[in-house]
Amino acid sequence: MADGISSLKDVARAANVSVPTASRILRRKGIARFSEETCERVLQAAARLRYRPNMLVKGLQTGLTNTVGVMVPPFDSYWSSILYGIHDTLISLDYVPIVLWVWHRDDYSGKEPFDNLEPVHRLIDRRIDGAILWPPVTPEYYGHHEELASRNIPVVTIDHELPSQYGADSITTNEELGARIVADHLIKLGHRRIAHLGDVGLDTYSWSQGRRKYFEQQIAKVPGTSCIISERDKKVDGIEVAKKILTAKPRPTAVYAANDLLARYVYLAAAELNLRIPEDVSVVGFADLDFAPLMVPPLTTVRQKGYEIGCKAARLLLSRIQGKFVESENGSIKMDCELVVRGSTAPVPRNS
Amino acid sequence: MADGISSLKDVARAANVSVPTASRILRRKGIARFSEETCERVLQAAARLRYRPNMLVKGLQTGLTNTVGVMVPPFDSYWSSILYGIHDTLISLDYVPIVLWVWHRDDYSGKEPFDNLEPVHRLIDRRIDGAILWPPVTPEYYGHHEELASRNIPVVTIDHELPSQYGADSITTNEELGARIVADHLIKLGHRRIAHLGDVGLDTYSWSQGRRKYFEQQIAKVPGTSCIISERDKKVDGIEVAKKILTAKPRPTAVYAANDLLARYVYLAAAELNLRIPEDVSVVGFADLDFAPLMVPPLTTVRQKGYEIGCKAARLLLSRIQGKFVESENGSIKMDCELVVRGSTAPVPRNS
DNA sequence: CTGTTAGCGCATTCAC
DNA sequence: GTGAATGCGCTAACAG
Repeated sequence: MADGISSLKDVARAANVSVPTASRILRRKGIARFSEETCERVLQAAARLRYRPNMLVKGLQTGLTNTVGVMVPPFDSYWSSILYGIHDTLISLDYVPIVLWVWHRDDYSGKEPFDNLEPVHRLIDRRIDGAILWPPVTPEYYGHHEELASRNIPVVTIDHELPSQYGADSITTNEELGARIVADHLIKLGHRRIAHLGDVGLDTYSWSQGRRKYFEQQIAKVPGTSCIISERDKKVDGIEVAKKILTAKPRPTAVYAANDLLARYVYLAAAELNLRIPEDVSVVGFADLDFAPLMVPPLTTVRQKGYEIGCKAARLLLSRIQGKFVESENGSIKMDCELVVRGSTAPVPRNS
Repeated sequence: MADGISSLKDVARAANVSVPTASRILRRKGIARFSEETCERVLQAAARLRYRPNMLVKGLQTGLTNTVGVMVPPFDSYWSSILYGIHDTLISLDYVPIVLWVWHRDDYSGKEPFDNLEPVHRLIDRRIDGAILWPPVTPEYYGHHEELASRNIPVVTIDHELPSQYGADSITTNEELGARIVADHLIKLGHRRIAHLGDVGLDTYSWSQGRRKYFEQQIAKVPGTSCIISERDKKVDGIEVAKKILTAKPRPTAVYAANDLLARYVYLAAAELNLRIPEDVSVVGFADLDFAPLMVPPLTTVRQKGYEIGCKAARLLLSRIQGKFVESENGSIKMDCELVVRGSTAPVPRNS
């Protein structure tokens, strides 16, 4: 009325029935037991008044709002597709997401306090049925998970497995596979001195750790092959680190960057040093972000299945919510990934 | 309790007061009139039980949910920044967005029925306080706006002005300004035969219309200058249209593409035709999407202020919601934009 | 076949 | 200073 949405009461009145009757007919619950004519009256009244159910009330009563909280980092095309996957799956099952972008102002460097529970509270106050989280991995952040877990709100994390005490499901890219296909590719091309450029704070991002660890393992398998590990420092520009790698003596013949953004730093450093890619150094990235094919030369990289990850995350969450698997053991899905070979990798030059 | 969130009743009981008392103290309303000690008890109980207010109830009672619906097209970096702007502004004012991505599976070609009201209903059923919409412009779509307008839900549209009957506010890029700066730039470089490549279905997107119309006007002001208009056809690949432009006799010396994606088609067509950019043709885009600086050569384009647009859209909406300007006239904000000159434009070659 | 009663969690009167 | 009563819009349990 006041706000332009007629209530069930209005419908009932217009159809000359009681409120519960209207309710039951509109939700076709036990509808069989009503007279044709009554049903008609109610249905028509509802249509005429353009009745819409109030999900707030439904939430109040059933404790379920068909709403899911999503906390993600800033966009890159990987996270965009994850969001699409989440969105589509939720929508198809009659849920909606409330997406909160956390810390997109800074470079995740911790300027915003990690223990700020305000975003989770926003979601909890709206009684979300569950949450999909990108968990910054520093322990201080675990307050968020405490908060959700202690309220029995199901959680699925993407790209990080939480300690089991939080009882969250997770979905991550199969980093071991990724490491293997990159290593195989480079080894096959003849590379033996390979550098790995990791992301800022190896302890901060678990995927960064995994990416490096598994890669080292793979490389270690091949005799005569060495793996130089560097990581982008919080304070130092990525390009500086990349330059350090490329000026090492002897220079590595290939650089595997833990993600496409880091690969870009390698490109920039190479340009400054007058090194050609891939003639002088091969470069491999990770993620296959949208700009990867546009780089010059186009970047060889590992494609993560963002959309599918999003879909699975949502499906996982909803089956938790709907109690489809109440088993206490939490699920942990690994998605596969694939190498996209483009122009930034080539056989090792002879004189190296 | 059952779902892990204690209610006000729990707090009241724990603090040995009545529910209304707890309510008032926690919302510090008329708090002055309570004894220090009672306040303490309530506050402590709330903290201990980790009480969180139930916004569903608040919504039920006040009619306001502090939730805003957002319907946007698929991501590109322009829309990403718009979303950021919306998000940040909403958050800072204690609202949250429910973002629905419409039609991102296809190329807006109308495969999904335009009259599908299901997404709006999802939002309405959750009693959003207002909505920010990217309005596909075909008239069939106006059902969405009917639906919202007739329920007195404030609406702000981005990049399109709705017929005034819908009473929506809008915020768009100042297309006239954009056209002027592009025209000025090209004219100054000596270009006289300039092609404009518009987006599919000139009638479908109002910004596309504006972009073309204003550009023609600007060009018309300079004697001896001609403007060739093309548009990407729904059925034809963009690259084909671009090729047609570049093989026209006499060939235009510059192409102004209505957005950066179209500019990419021009690049591809030029490559196929062995034309160099900018030596043989200059190219200008629109939007300054994230890949524009990465193109080879980097694209000269018009930067739209996505983030600011998002912020203003949200602020506009919230002031409507909060009744800050009840005047019936609807607001229409135009954002300015600026030319980013990069490597894809150059003075006209002599022999042209 | 349909209406009455109660209650979800809370805020807003109004009383004591 | 504080508690009891009422109602938001709706559903579920119980009466007829």
